[in-house]
Parts: sequence; structure tokens; C-alpha cells
Amino acid sequence: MSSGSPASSSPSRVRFAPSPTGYLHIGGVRTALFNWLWAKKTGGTFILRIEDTDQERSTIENERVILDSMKWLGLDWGEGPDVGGPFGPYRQMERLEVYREFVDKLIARGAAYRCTCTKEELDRQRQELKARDPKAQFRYPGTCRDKTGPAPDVPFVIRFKAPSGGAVVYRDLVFGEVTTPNASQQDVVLMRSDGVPLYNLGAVVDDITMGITLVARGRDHMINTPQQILLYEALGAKLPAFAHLPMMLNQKGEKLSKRDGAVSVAEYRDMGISPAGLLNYLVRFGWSYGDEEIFSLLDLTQKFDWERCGRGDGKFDAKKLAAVAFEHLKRPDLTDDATYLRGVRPFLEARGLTPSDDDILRALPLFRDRGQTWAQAADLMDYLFRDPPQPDEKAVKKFLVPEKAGILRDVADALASVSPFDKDALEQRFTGLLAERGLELKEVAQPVRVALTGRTASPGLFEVAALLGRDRTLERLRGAAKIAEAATA
RNA sequence: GUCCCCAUCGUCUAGCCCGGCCCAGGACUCAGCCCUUUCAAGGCUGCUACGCGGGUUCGAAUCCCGCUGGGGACGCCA
Repeated sequence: MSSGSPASSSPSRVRFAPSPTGYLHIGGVRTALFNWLWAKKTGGTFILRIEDTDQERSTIENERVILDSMKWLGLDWGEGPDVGGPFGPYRQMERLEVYREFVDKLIARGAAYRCTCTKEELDRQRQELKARDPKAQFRYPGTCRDKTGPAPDVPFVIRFKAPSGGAVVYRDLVFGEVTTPNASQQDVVLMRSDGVPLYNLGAVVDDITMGITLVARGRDHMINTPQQILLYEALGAKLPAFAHLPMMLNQKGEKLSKRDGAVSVAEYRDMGISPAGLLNYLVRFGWSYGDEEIFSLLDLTQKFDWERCGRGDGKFDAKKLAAVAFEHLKRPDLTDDATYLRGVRPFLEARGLTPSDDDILRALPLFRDRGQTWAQAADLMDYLFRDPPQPDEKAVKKFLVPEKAGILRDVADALASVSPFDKDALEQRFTGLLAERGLELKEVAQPVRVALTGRTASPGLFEVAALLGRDRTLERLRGAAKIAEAATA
């Protein structure tokens, strides 16, 4: 019986260790976030390590995408492949000699051995067993288990010599005490024949040599933990604390994949979701703080802890994510003007609009409550920065009709002399005009709105007019009057 | 099949450790109402949950056991 106890309370060192085999998945982001929050909360170090030992699928482009996504999210790291650090390098393929060294140690201690069984042989045995009994679990038969002596001149892998008795017991920060009998362990391969480590070896050696004090990862890795603890023990290394996070599944309760819609960070960025909003949704997934739901990142760096993590898997809900992200855009205390500006700007530019910072800033208060995403906000503001506005044909046809031409022109004339050209003054003059004519606001509002914005939906008329300014307001009203006049009934 | 893990509204969750304040609270979604020049935002109302069966107890969402259901893993992937 061996038991894992958390490492003592030296400054925390946590890591996020993605493999660059694809984009950054939102499930991965949550893992990264929890680690990052813990580092911030405890004043420790957040380390980014690239586990690129799957050479078939790892690419440097993927690594770049992952790093970019992390930067966009604002999850910064103190040590990593691009910034270096005292325990580098931070790409596993650049650490091959380190693993070699630890493997030699394991062999010398009799905790691992060289195995010359070929993959083909073992695959064949696996197939055979499966044919005989589809439900049986294949186990390495132990052919090379007791071989000793120098390295053979045929290719070999390094296998762990798993203990057959006893059990590994460790205390998971989320799941509590977890017991796994060693009898269920196999002589797993630690290093391939080409000298590249497999996940269990690479992760353990790196976590040891990088001084990692707490390992937090997805529950899909929970199965590896007992095996890894055995490795720590075989190496005589101090154990880190472990925390496993429940899984994020799709609506059907399956593993979240591309088929379930947007799962990569880049997709959410392109949709105009704010990083803080995405992170807020993710943190509330499997973690809670009473009834509080909306947090700033700074908030979280104080409130986060492992005790408040749940244990049940959950289902990803895009609608809830949208709602949480929207909440962030609505509130200036969560998304300040400068951040909002930085967020919408690219979406405006994508539409060929290049308003000044001041122009956007003045429009902001009217659109925070309306744009659920920055992409949407850019769409809603479009007519403010485009001359003439892009007309919605259906709206034009419905409201810019001949019988409205006169009033549109009169409104223009009436507003021409309003001063100051602000919401209150405009409203006063406008309602005054309506009273004179015995008209209801209802009858005139939509034609005016279509005139000013080209659309049937917008913020309040007078606010929009004030934003457009006198010249453009008059120009748009008179232009619309002409269109209305020319329209055939 | 074997090993590990999980189980409150459709979804994220509070409550569970330290049983009574819970005929279960918040949020999202959905439906409706109010506000209203449109669209939002905001306010209000409604729908809907302790998986099942046994214990323990005066009393169980909360403790114990079993069942059922779900997930993960069983690779020279991570």
C-alpha cells in the first residue's frame, strides 16, 4: 500500500500541457483556466508545456494557434516554449535526453525493462484474444519482464514493471480518496523504440524536473494517475497534489467534438465572444460560488478553489455561454470601454468601416445592451459609420411610402435648427412638431427610423440622430423623403 | 468484460461533509405579462428536478447498503 500526499506548501507551480495536435479546445481551456487561477491565487507560477511526442499529429502551426489562443484569452504563462524559463526546454521533443536519463535510472533500479516484443506480434495477440473473447482485456504477457543485461541490438521499448500486489491510494483535491488496486496495472510502455517517451513517462519526468506542485487535468486522465504515482515512487520523487476536473460533454452526453458546433477558442473569437465571457462560462462549469454566476477574472483569482469543484460530468450549453458572454459585454465594470473598443474594432473593419475611437466610444452606451457579441454589435452600429446606410429593402418598401414623404421633409426642416443637437432637444422639437400636426409618434417613428438607419430596429430615434449629427441626420431624412416620393403605391 | 469515477429542474448549479430553516434556491432556455416609437435591455409570472429500492432516525436531497443509469480507461495516442 502506497499513498500519495500533496507536496508541501512551497510556492505553487502548475502547468497546462497541451499537445499540438489540433486547435485549442474549450475543454482544454477550462483545464488551463483552473490551473492559471490557482497559480494567480497562490502567487505561484503557471507553466505552459508542449507535449509534442506524438510526432504523427503534432505540428508547429498547431502550437502557434494554441499559444495565440491562450494569449487572446489572457491566460499568461511565466515559463513556456516561447519565453523560456529555468526548467526548460518546454517542448518534450527537446527534452529527449532527460527522459533517457530517467529511464536508465528506472532500469538500474529494476523498475523498468527493455522489451523486444514487436508491435506487430502484440497486435496479433490482441486480435487473437479479441476473436476468442471480445470482452476480455488484453494484457502484456510479460515475455521480456525478467530480461536483464545490456541493451539488445534489436529495437526495444521500455516497459514499466508494474507491481502485482497492493494498491495506490491518493487524495484527489476534487474527488477525494481514490483507491486503485495494483493488480489492475499493466506493464505499460514508457518509451518507444525510437527513444521518444509516451505520455505517462513524459508527463511524470517533466512534472518532477519542472517542480510541479499540483497537477490539474481532465478526468479522462484520472486513469493514468495511479500509474504515474507508481512512477514517482519508483523514481523516489516527491508527489504533486492531484486534481481532476469532470468532463465537458455534448448535449447527448458524449465527448465534445467538432460535430457539436464550435469547440475551438478561435471560433469563439471569430464569433465576437469576449475572452472574459468565455472564461466566465467555463469556470462555472464544474465550479460554483454560491449563487454567484458572473465574475471578472480578477474576482476569480481570489475566489477560486478546488473544494468548490463539482464531481459530475456536465453538458456544454452554447446558449448559456452566449448569455454569460453577453452579460460581460453589457457591464462596463466587466468590459471597460477600452476593452470593448478593442473587441468590436476588428468586426467593424471586416465590414470596411474605420470609425475613430471617439465615434465608437460615443456609440457604445447605446449598443452594450443590444449586441450579444462584438460581431453583432458591429452589425448593429453599421449605419452609424456608413454613408449612406445600407438599406433593408423590405423596410424601405414598407415605410418609405409616398404619403410619408411630406412628414419626413418636415421633420428634417424642424430639426435643422435644433440646438444643441442632442437627444433631449431633438425629442422636444420632434414631439412639438407632431403635436402641431396632430400626429402620433407611432405613425412617424418607423419611417424616420428607416430613414436614419435603413432598418426597422435601432436604439431610440433621438439618440441615433444625435449620434449622426445634424448634417447626416438631415441628409438622411431628405434622402428618404425623395425615395418615399418616388415609391409607387 | 475488467478497473476507476459519477448521479438535484431540459442545461449549468446551490443545498449534502456538520440530517429538521428545502412540499428544494439561483441562472440559462422556453411561454406569457409589464414597460415601450422599433429592437434590445429591465421588471414580473409560469413550466420543470432530489434516478429507483431498502435501511438508520421522531425526521433524509442530505448518513448506510443494493440496484439502475451514465462516463472514462483498457495503444510503441495524449
